[in-house]
Amino acid sequence: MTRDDEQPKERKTLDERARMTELERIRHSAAHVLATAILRLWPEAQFAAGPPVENGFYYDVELAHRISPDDFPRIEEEMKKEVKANHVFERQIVTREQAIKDAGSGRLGGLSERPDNPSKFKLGNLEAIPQGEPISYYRNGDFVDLCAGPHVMRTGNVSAFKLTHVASAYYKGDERNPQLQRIYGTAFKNKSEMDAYFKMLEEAKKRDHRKIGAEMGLFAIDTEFVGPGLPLWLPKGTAILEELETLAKETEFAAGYARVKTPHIAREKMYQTSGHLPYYAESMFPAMALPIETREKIEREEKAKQKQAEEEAALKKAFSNDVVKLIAEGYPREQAQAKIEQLWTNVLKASNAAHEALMAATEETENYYLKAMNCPHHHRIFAAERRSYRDLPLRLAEYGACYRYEQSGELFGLMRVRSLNMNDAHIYCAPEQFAAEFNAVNEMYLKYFKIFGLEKYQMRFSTHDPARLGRKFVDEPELWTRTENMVRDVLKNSGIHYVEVPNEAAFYGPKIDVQVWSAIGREFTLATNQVDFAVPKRFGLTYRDRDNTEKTPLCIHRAPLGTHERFIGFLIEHYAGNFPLWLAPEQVRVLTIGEDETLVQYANAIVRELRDNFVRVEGDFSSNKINGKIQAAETDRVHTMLVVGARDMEAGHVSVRIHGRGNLGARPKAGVVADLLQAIKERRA
RNA sequence: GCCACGAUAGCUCAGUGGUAGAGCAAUAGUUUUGUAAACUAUCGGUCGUCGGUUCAAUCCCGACUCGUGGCUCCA
Repeated sequence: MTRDDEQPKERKTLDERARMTELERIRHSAAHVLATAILRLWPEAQFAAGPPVENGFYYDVELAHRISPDDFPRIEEEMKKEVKANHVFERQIVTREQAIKDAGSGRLGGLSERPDNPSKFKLGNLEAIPQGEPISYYRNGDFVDLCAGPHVMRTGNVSAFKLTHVASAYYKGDERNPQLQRIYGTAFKNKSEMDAYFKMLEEAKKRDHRKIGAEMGLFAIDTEFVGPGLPLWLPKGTAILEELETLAKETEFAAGYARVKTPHIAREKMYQTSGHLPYYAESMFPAMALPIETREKIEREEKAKQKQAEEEAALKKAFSNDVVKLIAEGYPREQAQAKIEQLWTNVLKASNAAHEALMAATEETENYYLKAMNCPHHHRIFAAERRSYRDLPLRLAEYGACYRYEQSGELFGLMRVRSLNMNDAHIYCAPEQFAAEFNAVNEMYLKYFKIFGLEKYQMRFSTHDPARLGRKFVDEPELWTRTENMVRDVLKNSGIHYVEVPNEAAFYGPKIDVQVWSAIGREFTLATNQVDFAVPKRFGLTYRDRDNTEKTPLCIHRAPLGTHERFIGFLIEHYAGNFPLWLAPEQVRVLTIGEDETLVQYANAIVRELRDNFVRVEGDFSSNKINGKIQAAETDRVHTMLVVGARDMEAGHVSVRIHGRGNLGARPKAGVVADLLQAIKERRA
């Protein structure tokens, strides 16, 4: 996930700054007010950058005192004073020499001059300003900051603000730079908008997939025995997971995909060839060193054994020759014995050396890796048979389990994990087939979004940066340009809304990430669609074309449902755990009013009928009061509750109650069952 | 990995320098029910782990583990 507004890779141009919205100006101004307040409390503080961000603003500060949320009230108190003073945000243009001088005297990002405490980060920021661009200060009261603006008119315009949290960040986002304290806050036009925001956050918190996942028994993360980032799918979560797989399998079957299945590990050669080891090694689990078991190794061992045998024979021969010689030379018995013992010791030494050499040959190991992606395995499936242009496009699909060694601090519920099941497929096609294939993939995305009622999404088209060819991106400038143009054309022609982001491509080609927004307002990359013009070539993948020559196919990597982990995490928040019938872990629960034997039989028959039709149904025939049973079913988020009492049984009815929608009244049993089956089949929302 | 904060029963949480409590859940009874919680009893914890301070540590200090919010990264 990238948020360009938070960590600008390149400086915003003055033009872009001028387009800042009113809310962004308020937030940016709030950052200056925050800096002013911090300086009142800690005059030695040094500031780096303080931009507006998606939900507020921050300012990076270097300060020996560790600011904690406990400090927020007094900082906010100082901020209020500054707001009340209603200072004008005054813009001033200065020369570079003047700015350097003011940074040196500690004036920038300060309330006054601080000769012993130069504004070192401001000096760094100053260097980033291109020659010829005007250098401006903004002043509010005593606080003067190097800043391109823009701001609101007066500090009094920053009326509704609140500090939210503190984090650490590296200066300019580079881990070689010093760590700063990043103080986050938010600001709004007025108090009521801010209250609405915090209310929304509160609501969002209730939808947190980790909380709902635990409540509903969908998944568990057993850090003690299994490990962090390695979720266990409990039966109810697995039910959702399998519904999604069924959906994918049906959709992909209809779209002409072929399903494959591949192992979870592969030899080092695989990832050397794919290029993942050089580019991606730190995201992979460390290698497993296994003894070499190949034919070459067996041959090598045979040779070593033979050599040892030969050496032993030679030693024996030399030894017996020596002994014969001793006898011939007529050594006295005592001398001969000592001499023979010495010769024998030499033989043993030589023999041991040969044996050790043999052992060393047998102990050679090679590295295997847990797969972090399925592509190389699929490439080898492509290579497993001779391919003709008639076989293309070849679409290989798999729900593949991958393992990525994400940094511990990155792990986050189901959203960032170390074991993941990808809705993966690779489409091998000829260049002239590319547009149609790529477009079909995009269409599939849209189809899925409709099923899940996802309305807010955005396609991010990530391209390469020519300056980083050969390092971040494979060094194939022409192929980059060509494939990027192809993708851009498809996007333009299909009319899909997209944004283009330079320098974010995969190392082997341009990609489209599909960003979706959860109800919590979190943005996630759910799905990805990548073009690969490099790796098929590295694997030597070819097909025989019409002109009877071997050609390398293009490869499209696509994962419309991303991973089970992230997608289900997202769906939990999207539906707040209230899944539609087809996805609900417990689709139906039959509740009896009382535990009369004939009634239980009637209820049990309904359970059996539904179960025979693959409906996930349970029965609650306990002696608890019906209100209590309903309460339990509602808190379990059972989609449909079928209440049966004596009245219903006599009429051949069931009383239908839908989670969140209440009692729908008694209806004929047969009709209700038929409706349920139909709704599940249609994956009705 | 880095910064900050946190960890008490299965869950939600209270609490104290003198080795712990509530509600829900679970279990066993009682109850025989009409659309969001019937009643009673019982069970349940080395207060994250390891070390230090102390006569005494769940509480104070330190390290570690894990989690949470961020940073870098990413599906």
